[in-house]
Amino acid sequence: MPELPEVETIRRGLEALVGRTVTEVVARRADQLRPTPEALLDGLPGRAFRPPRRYGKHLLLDLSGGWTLAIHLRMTGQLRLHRADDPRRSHTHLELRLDDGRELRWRDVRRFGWLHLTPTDQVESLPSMAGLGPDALAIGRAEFDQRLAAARRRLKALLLAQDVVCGLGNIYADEVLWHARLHPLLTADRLGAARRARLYEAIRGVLTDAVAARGSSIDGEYVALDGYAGEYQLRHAVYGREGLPCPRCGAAVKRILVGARSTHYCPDCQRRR
DNA sequence: GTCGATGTTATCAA
DNA sequence: TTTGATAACATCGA
Repeated sequence: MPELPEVETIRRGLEALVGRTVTEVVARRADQLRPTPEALLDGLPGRAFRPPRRYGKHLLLDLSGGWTLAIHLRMTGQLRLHRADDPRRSHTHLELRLDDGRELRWRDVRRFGWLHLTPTDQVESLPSMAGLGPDALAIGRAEFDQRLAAARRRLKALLLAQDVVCGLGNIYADEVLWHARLHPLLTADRLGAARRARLYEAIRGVLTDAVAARGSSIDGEYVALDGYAGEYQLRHAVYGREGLPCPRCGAAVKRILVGARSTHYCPDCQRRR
């Protein structure tokens, strides 16, 4: 569930750690630590946080000495900042003690996420970074058009794949297509200039608004670094709203499967033609 | 107790 | 080239 707006919200929270040093690392489970658990246990203590970066859904925590802790939260990964004596929740797999008495804790119920310590100049070569397209909030109109014209995929699949633009997941792909008034099964290379423009602007608009709202929290899964929920879920037009009225025209929101992913859209506003 | 579904993505087959 | 099936894992609800 953490997509670009949620990861960006966490990144902004992590800016408060700039200058703090890791004093101790406790690994409760080892299977998400890359390249090896020992690399993190040995390599993190003594390093200080520099300004954190984000690329798509990847969080890049640059550290002193030319190292970077790259993190992907996948489905249920969580980063929270705690006082050292706060009770530890279940599924907390890694704790970074800091020199101000606080702790950065990694939780991940389903354990699909990972943390990878790598030299900063090799971040781009990480397996999951190598094939990514430009970040969805950084790509320019001209390059977006180019990439769209070269893609024969259906729009929903295209927005979910991270190789054209990266950062969107199932929630924001559906919301973006609703704002752009485009049917999820439309083929990318068949869009004219007007519809490409609508899609580009919808991506920027939805993601910018969602970042401002500090992301979407559903079933309490995603929370920010401080534990607070986001608020953008209150403004979802179609995601999770099957059968409810479209906020624009009142028609009942439909839910279909596109490549095994649930897809929500308005059958009236988002015409296929 | 069982089945199916859940925000992500890598991999393999068609 | 693109899609679909499958798998990684745990939890929840029907």
